[in-house]
Amino acid sequence: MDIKQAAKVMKALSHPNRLEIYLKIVKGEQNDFQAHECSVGDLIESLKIGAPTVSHHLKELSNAGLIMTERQGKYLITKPILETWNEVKALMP
Amino acid sequence: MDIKQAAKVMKALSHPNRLEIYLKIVKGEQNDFQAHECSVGDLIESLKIGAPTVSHHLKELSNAGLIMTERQGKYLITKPILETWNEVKALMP
DNA sequence: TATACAATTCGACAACTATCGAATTTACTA
DNA sequence: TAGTAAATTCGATAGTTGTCGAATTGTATA
Repeated sequence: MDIKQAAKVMKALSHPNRLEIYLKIVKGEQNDFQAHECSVGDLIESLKIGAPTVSHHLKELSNAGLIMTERQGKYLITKPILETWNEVKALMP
Repeated sequence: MDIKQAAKVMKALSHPNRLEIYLKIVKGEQNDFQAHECSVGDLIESLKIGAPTVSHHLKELSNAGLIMTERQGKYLITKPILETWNEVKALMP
């Protein structure tokens, strides 16, 4: 992981709503979450922002390599890619 | 450290030049650097950006609580505040 | 098949930001 | 006290982005 890429990851986490989404996804995985527990709809509910915005944020997190998304029926499954954050940590003090 | 503040720290580190400046300052401290080794002028030299921009970036890092700056004669002393990054790490996976 | 629900895409807009050149301040020194 | 060098401030500009409403796509089910 070089500086440029690390900065991209930081950027993905540099907005409060997006950081909260990421942490929810990480926590969801720890708790062995079910399919709908971290869907777009649930994030809309808990963050009070619109569906288009949540979609946008998820794509940003995805582009930064922080999460994976997969459609399962009507809903969207989200999973953290913890390795990415670990690589950032390795670069930092 | 709450999510909002952590996002602010991430934002300060979300630009490649600023992340590089921060890492240089951290590394400088580890190497027991002398006064002028991490001055604005040196950062201009190694990053190829203008003095006003470096000044701006240093202020951003300072506002986020990531570094301290102190004028020493003609030059500027910079020091990392490692505790801030540690608190971000504590919030993250 | 038609309806309802979940999510994405599109277009737009206001707010923010990285950068620079010019001017200014601060501090050393000849 | 000039003159020089380091750093900051100011004003401007081009580019980015978070958000929304409207329209669209995808999926399940009555």
